[in-house]
Order: sequence, then structure tokens, then C-alpha cells
Amino acid sequence: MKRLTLKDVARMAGVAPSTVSFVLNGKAKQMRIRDEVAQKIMSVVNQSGYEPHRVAVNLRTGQSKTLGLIVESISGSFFASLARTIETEAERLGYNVVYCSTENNAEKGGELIRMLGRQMVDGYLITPAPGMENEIRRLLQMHKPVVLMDSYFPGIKAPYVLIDNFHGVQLGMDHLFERGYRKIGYVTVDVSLIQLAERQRSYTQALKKKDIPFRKKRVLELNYHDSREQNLATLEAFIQENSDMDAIFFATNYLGILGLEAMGRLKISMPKQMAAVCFDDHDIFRLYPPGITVIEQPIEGIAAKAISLLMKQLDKQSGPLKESQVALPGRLIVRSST
Amino acid sequence: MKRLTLKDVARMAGVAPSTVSFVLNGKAKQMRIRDEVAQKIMSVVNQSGYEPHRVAVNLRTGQSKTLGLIVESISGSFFASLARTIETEAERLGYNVVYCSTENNAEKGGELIRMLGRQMVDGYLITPAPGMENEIRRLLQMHKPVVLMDSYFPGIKAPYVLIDNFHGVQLGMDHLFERGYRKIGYVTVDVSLIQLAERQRSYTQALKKKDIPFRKKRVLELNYHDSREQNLATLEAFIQENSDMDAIFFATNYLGILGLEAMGRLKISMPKQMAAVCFDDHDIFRLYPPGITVIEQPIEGIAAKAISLLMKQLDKQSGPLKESQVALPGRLIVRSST
DNA sequence: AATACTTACAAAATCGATTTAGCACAGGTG
DNA sequence: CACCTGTGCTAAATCGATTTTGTAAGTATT
Repeated sequence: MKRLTLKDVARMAGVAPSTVSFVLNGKAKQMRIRDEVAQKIMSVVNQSGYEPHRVAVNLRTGQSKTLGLIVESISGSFFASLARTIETEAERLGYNVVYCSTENNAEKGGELIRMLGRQMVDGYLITPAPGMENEIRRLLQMHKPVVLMDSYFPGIKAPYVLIDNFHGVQLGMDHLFERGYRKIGYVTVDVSLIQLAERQRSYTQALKKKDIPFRKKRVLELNYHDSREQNLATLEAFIQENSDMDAIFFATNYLGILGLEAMGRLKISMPKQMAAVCFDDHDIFRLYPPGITVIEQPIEGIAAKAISLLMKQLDKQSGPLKESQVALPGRLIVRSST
Repeated sequence: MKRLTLKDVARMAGVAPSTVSFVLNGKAKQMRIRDEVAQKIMSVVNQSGYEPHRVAVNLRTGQSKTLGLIVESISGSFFASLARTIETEAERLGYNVVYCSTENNAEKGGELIRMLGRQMVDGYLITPAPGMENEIRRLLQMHKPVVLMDSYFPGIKAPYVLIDNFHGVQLGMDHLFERGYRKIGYVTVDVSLIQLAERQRSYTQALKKKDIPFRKKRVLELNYHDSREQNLATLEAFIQENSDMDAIFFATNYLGILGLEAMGRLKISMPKQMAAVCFDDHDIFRLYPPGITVIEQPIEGIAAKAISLLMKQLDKQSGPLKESQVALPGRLIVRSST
């Protein structure tokens, strides 16, 4: 009934525990174990179904074979896809993943990192939220393997993987231009994330390239800490004040959903009265009539690349990681909102 | 730079490691440690910021202070709310949570349970999928603490917590009756989950109570393994064949979303031509015009109760758990689809 | 023939905690 | 004075692996 231990296996095979360990860890050659003995051990292991005790291994080696995945919100769809890919990818490499969400709360983020540290995860995959700078700096200082996803901090030189935000917005803007839209509004939010800045920069650049004058009135920056209702009201007012707009670009899917609701309330028909493009896809954009045109993030790609960067760090420092800042292209999905 | 160990603390306090351990684990009284010494130790611990090495504790005590949460799909909204509550609740009790999704795949579910077992989680919170019966039975046999959520297996006497499905459907049906609907269809899916059976039973019972004859034609059972497109087509056909229906009850939110799409395609306006009620809420039901009336699951309640049942099992068997099969009432949220 | 070097393992230390058994001293009892 | 009982702690065993060191037997070298 009790768990089979290495010692048991050793006794059954008539050898010392260390010998079994060597064989199981592929050091048979190195330790000059006879093939005969190694085979005997392997057969005992297979028959008995012995599996090493992870905790004991962890204690001895200091390797937990566990990765920590810290995301903003565990309910987001971004996380959902991310988690799936990361989990399967990690499993393939013999790693487990523990998830944590910061709920957009820097304090909680730091606490989580420390908690995971105590739990002894081998590496961190983080979608950084404002305020987590110091914790991440600390991780780098302690030479813990880290990869950031979706965003990064300009001052901190940690490897990261994200969508090419500039290019993504450009795709959307080009698409709008192609369809003949010119009076294009932009809705963003006042969170100091680099990717939001980048997206907005791309918006203004796109206008400039088309020689369309930038109009401050056309840009709405919502307040992150305001209530949903309040933001909805602000957004409605913005749309009404810009009644001559023919399209709106939403900087995040949260904003896009808000926009859907606002336009629904104002009985503005899409795309007749106003077109809409949103950065980052969402279930609802597929289903909501008439379907919203979006820039889709290459989430699987991001996850895969992030894991691979992390593994490179875990792999007995194989040099200081060149090409460690990666931006993957997004994809335009055209639906009926444009 | 290195980690502080118990031994270090002991040396700093001028006592033996065991003494420190006793004090830290609240066994000072029991072991007759003088208050003076205990206080000295505590002050050293606080000043040095010592924290016990979880892995070592785990190895010695066999307690990982970790719970395994296994859900169908990590992207579902049910999971999202569940995970949040469970995580905070667990943290409060000094436990960590690792998540896993079965992706509706029994084989993967079993594998996960075994993986978690190797990882040595102390207890399991599971939303069971068909085919996981044996793995769950095995857990019970090994006297592993388990609590099922959202569903259960009639043959297996494991504690579970779920919404009162019968009552929930009744709420929805009563609401439909109240609004004058009589020709009510029912859409379900052919997964052999007890909660689906229960919901359907409630539907037929509700009709009977109102002396409305049950008509087989009004019930559609979609095929789980069919593609989304195929099911959509089947559903459209069903709606067209039952053009005299005045309302549809969808048994799950997945089906409800499918229904939304079907009715969108058929240009059936809600609630004018046909009303809709769906079991289990979803973001989209709030946002999709005109808003779908739903039975909301008391997810937080389920999570809290499940944790508490699990803790009772972890608590040095405090008797064989009476009141271990809990059904919590759902709540009707009336929106404009009825 | 004595020394050195391989070979093929075994023994023991180690990771960082918990827990059981033990030990020295003080005070009380017969 | 011998014996027992508490007190207040320490020493050592333990959890289940990995890894370093040790060692006996056989072969090669001088």
C-alpha cells in the first residue's frame, strides 16, 4: 500500500540505491555501470512501476520542474489561450505550470512572485502590470529565469515576447483607409502600459502618413479606475460629440466591448453609421452582430516563443540570450463592422 | 546570498534546530520551551525574515499544502469565477492551488489526476467529466480528500457541491409561464452528465405541472461530437420545424450562444418572435442585444462550500462528513429576451 | 613484486525541515 | 541515600531522492 521508494527498487534489484539512481538518470555510462546491471534495474523499475518522488528530487536538486505563470486576469480570454499553449508546451518538456492572477493589482503581483519564489518555481512567465517593475528587477538580480509577455518595461532589460503593436494598429488603419474611412477616432485607457503607448503612436503615425490631420478631439482616453458605467457614459458622450466620425479604433478588447454597448445604446448601426476595429479578438466580436473587425494576437506564437526563451535560460546558461526581445506580427480579421 | 535555513536561525539564537522548529510550529508549550527562549527565537526569526523551505517541509510531513483544481475548460467563464474564489479562499487557509483542464477529455483527466498525485497535492477539487469515474473512485479508495463540483456520478459516493439544477430550471420555466409562454422548446446535448439529465427532468415536470402536454418534437438533443457548424445547422432546422414555438430553454450556456447565432441567422427577433432562457450566465448574454434571461449559478457559493468540505476532510478526519452532498439555489436574472 | 590505474559498484553525505528518543539537572519521596 | 518525576532542552533519526567519496577486485606498469 505504501509508496515504492528508490531503496525498495534497489533491494529488489540487489544493488545499492545510488546505482539505481545513476541508471535512472542516464548516468550509467558515466558511472560505468555494466549493461547487464542497468538492464536488470530497468526491468525492475518497469515491472514495479516505480516513479521517483518529485518532492524529494526537488529538495535534493533544487529543481522543481515547475514554471510560474502570472497573468493580469485569469478570466480573460487572452489568458485562456495562453495558458493552454503554455501548459501543453511545458508538459512536453517535463514541466508543470502554476497559474496566478494579479487582478491588475501591483501589490498582489509582488506578493505572488514572492509566493512562487517560496514555492520554488524554476522560472517565471509574466504579463507585467504597472507597478511590478521592482519585483521583476529583483528576479533578474537573483538570476531567476524570466520572460515577459504581452508587455514590458522600457527600463528593464528582461526578455519579452509580444505582438508587434505598431504593426498591428497599422494593419487595422490601412484596412480602414482602404475601405474609405478617413475620420477615424481612437479610444484608449490611461494605464501606463508600453503596448498602449505603442498602439497610439501607430495610430497617429498612420494618420500622418495619409496626410490626415491629427485631431485631439478624436482621441478618448478613458479612466481605468472609473466604474464601468461611468466609462460607458463618457464613451457615449465622446461618440455623440464626434458625430461626424466614420470609424473608431479601440485599443483593447475591453474597450471594444464597451464600445459595442455604447453604440448599441445610441442605436448607431455598424458599419453604416460608424465602423469599428478593435485590437485583440474576443468571443463576443465573432458573435455580436454584425461581427467586429479585429487585430488578432498570435497568442499561440507568443506562448511558444516565451517558453522557448525561458527554456534557453533554464538550460545551464547557454550564453546571455541573444534575440531576447521578440515582436510577432498580428493578423487582421475582417468582419462586417468595417 | 544563500537561503536562510532553520539551522542558521538556531545558531543565531543559540539553540538547537529542533527547538526552533517546535517554537515555529506552535509546540512550544507542549515541548516545555521557556517563554524567554521562545521569544528570543521569534525575534531572531522576525529579524532575519526566515521562511521555512516548503519543499523540505513537504518531504518531511507529506503535506504539500497544495490543492488541485481540475476543470473542464480553463477558458470557460464558469472556471474563471470558480478559480478566483477558490484561490483566495485557499490562500486564506494557507493553501496553494494548481489548475488543470481536462478539455473535456476523459483520458487527459485521468492523466491529470495521476500527475497531480505524483505532484502530491493534498486534495482535489474536480468538475467531473464523463469517463473520469474510475479515476475518482481510485482517489476515494486511496482516501484522498476529494470534492466534486458542478456535477457528480450517481454511483460514486463522493462529496459534491452544485447548483440545484431542478430548482433552477423550474425558476426559468415559471418565469416563462408567467410571461405567458406555453409552447416551450428545450435544447440540450448528449453528454451523459447528471446535471443535464436533472435539468431535462425539471423541464418535463414543469410542463406536466402546468398540464401542458410534453411533445418530443420540441426537444432537441445536439450531438456533442458534431462540429460547431453542424450543430448550428441542426439547431436552425429545429427552430424552423417548430415555427409555432414561442420560447426556447437552453440547457447550457454553450447551447445558448449557439442559439443566439442560429436565431441571428434566421433573423428571428427576440423576444417578439421567440423568447429564450438559458441555464448558466455568460458575458455575452449581458451584452448581446437584447440581453438574454438566464439562470445564474451561485459560483462563489459553490466554490466556498467546496473548499470548506475539502478542508473538513483534510482536518484529521473529523468524522465521515455528514451533509456532504450540497445543492445551492440558482438565481433568475431577467433580461429582455423574455 | 610493488605500485598505479581501471572498473564497477557501495557507502555515506546531503538537501532542510519535523519528530522521536534521550539526557542532564532539579526537586520530591520513601 | 537511592529512586522517581518533571523540566527544558539537544541529539539523532527520518522523509526519498542525488551526488560525492570510498573501496575491493582486477589489470597494467615499472
